[in-house]
Amino acid sequence: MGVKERKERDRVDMKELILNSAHQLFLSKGFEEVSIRNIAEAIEYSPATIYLYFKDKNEIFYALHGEAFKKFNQYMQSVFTIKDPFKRLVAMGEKYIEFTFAHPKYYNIMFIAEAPMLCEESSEGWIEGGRALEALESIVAECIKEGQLKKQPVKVLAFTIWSYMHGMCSLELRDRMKHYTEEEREGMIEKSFKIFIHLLKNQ
Amino acid sequence: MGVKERKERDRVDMKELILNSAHQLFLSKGFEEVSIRNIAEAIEYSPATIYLYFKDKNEIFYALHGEAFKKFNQYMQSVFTIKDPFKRLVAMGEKYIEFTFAHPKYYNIMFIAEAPMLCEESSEGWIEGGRALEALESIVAECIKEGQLKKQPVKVLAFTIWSYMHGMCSLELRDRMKHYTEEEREGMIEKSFKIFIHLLKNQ
DNA sequence: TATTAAACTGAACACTGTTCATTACTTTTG
DNA sequence: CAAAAGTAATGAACAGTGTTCAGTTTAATA
Repeated sequence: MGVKERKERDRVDMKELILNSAHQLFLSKGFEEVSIRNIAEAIEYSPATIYLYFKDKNEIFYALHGEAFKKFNQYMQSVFTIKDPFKRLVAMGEKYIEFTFAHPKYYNIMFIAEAPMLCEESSEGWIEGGRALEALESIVAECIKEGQLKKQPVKVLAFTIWSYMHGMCSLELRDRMKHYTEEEREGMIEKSFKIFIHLLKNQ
Repeated sequence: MGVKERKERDRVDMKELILNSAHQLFLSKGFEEVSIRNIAEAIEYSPATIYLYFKDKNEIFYALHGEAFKKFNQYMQSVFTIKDPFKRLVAMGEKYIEFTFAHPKYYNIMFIAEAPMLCEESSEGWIEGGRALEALESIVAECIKEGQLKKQPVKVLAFTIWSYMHGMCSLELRDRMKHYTEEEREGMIEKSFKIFIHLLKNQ
C-alpha cells in the first residue's frame, strides 16, 4: 500500500525537476526572460503540465527566491568566525557587496524584483531571508553591547545599515551610476563603504 | 516654403500626443503594464504608427524617465530657500522620501526599473537626473566647508547619502520589509532617517 | 479484465512587441 | 489641373508570452 507514498515522492521529484530546470534557465537568461515554455521544453513536458505542479510562473520563481537566500546565508557563514563584532559587521558588509556582484540574478529576485514577493509571507523564502536580517541585528546588538556602536534601537540601526548596503548595490546593479566618469566610478563603492563604516564607528 | 517646418511641427505634436497618452496610462497602470496597443488605442491610431515616431517601447518610457526627473527637481526646489546647508540637506532627504511615496511609479523608472536605462547617456533624462545629483553634491560641499560635515571626498559622501536614501525607499517600495511587524514598520523610515542624520552629523 | 482515478497534452484564448507590404493622403512637378 | 513623387498610416502577420481546459493516455484498483 505504498502507492500513495510513492506518488507523493514522484510529485516532489517532478516539482524538483521543474525547479532545477527553471533554476538553470534563470541563471543563464535572467528573470523575466525565462518562459514556462522554455522550462517545459527543457524537461520535455508540455507547458500545461507545469501548471499541475505550480500555480503560476510566480510560484516557480518564488521557490528560487528561497534558494537565493539559502546561498546568501551560506555566503555569510564565513564571517561568523570573526570574534570582534564590529569587524564581523564590516566583514558582513564586504561579503554583501561580494555576493551582490557575484550573483546579480539572485540579488535581483531577493531584493529588487517585484514579482516573486506577492506570495505567502510565512514560507521558506521569507524565513531564510529573515535569518539573514536576524544575523545582522544580533551583530548590531553585540556591537552596541560592547560599546562599538552608539546605543540605539537595534532594529532601526540594522535597517539603516541594510538600507545603505542595498541602496549602493542596487544603484550599481541597475546601472544608475552613469553620471560618474569611469574614473570616479572606479572604486566608488569601496570608498563609500569605508566612509559609511567611519560614520558608524566615529562617535 | 513653410511646409517642411509645419511637417516638423506636426511630427513634434504627434510625438507629444503619444507621450502624453503613454504618460497618462503609465501613471494609472504602471510600467510593464502599458502596451503599445494600449497607447495606440488611446490616441486612436494603429500600433504600427507609433513606430514611425519612436524606435521602440523603451524609447517612449525613456522620455517619461526624463519627465519624472523634471518633476523630482521641481519637488526639490523648495528646499533651496533654506539657508543653513545641513538643514537643507536634511530637508532634501525628507523631500526625497516624500517624493518616493507620492510618486512611486516615477521613482521606479528613475531609480529601479532596468528597462529605460539602455539609452544614450547624454540626453534629457540623464541631464535632468544629473542636476539632482549635482544639487546634492553642492550641498554636501557646503556642509563640509561650513564644518557641519567631516572633510571627505564630496562625490563619495554624496553617493553614500544617496545610496542610503535609495536603499531605504526602494526596500519599502519593493515590499521587502515584511520581516517587520506592523508595529515595527510603523515609522521605521522616519526613525532610521533620524539615526542616519545623527551618524552624519555627530563627528 | 473492466472501471475508476490520476497524469498529461494539444489546442486554444487573449495578450505582447515589432515588422512590412499595401493603401491613403499630401505635396511637388510637368 | 493631372500625373508623379513623397510621406503618413495601417492591416495583417510573425514569433512570442502566461494560462486554461476538454480530451487523451497511463496507471491503480475492484
